Amino acid sequence: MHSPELLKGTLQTIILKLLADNGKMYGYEITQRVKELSGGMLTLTEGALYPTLHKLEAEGFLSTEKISMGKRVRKYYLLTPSGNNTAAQKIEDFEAFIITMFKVLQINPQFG
Amino acid sequence: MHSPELLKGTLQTIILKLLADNGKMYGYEITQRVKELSGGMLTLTEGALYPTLHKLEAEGFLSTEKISMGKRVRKYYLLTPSGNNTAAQKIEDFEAFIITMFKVLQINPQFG
DNA sequence: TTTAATACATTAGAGTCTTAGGTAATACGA
DNA sequence: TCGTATTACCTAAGACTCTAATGTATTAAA
Repeated sequence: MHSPELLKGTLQTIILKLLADNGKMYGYEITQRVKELSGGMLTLTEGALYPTLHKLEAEGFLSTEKISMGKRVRKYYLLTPSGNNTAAQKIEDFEAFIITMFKVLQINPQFG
Repeated sequence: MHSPELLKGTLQTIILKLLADNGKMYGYEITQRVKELSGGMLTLTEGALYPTLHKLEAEGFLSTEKISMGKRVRKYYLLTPSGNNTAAQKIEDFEAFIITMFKVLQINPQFG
């Protein structure tokens, strides 16, 4: 992003929503999907991604499955029931945040 | 806010836009205006506000005027020409950020 | 007269990121 | 086959931005 500081606080929301939509994904796959969906505007760094995945797992929002691909091991992440609720909540929070920001900045949403 | 971490990186944008709209404002006034515009959803803390104002001034985006109100001194902030450009740029960045986030989260904007 | 509101400010510490680095398997072109 | 890019995981140091707490002082209101 041009303004990487705006991204702060949105990483958990992005991860949880992608997993809610896709069932299960592994770390590298998440970085590629984000790049693709954003049209190259947004690139997740691994130094941010992996600690966040581990934190979400430690908090009980994600569980993992290790799948061997030949000699390489992929680590898939999937939402727990608690993670599912949190995903929905984070999206609501994000939408509320945007509405509030539009009010404060007094700009009216124009998309399309 | 419910999700204060979402606010990170937006404070400069908020300050610059308010000054662009209102000509000049002092710190406390900015906190009150934000509270009012957001319907109480967003409260700027002084520990964030004042260092940010000082930083924007040091970067040449803001200039100041001290006005005596009896024994008390108010410090008004106003945009420099450079600050004016930056304000416009920050708003553009914010809008681009939102559009990107909608793409990544695959939610379609519904307002009203 | 004492509490709330106005008005400025700083500091310690928390949280989230970037940058940089490390390891290793697999795919592909020259 | 040899080097490079890509795939795939990971950690650590440091930067940056915020919150919470604290400090000072004036003015308004109960």
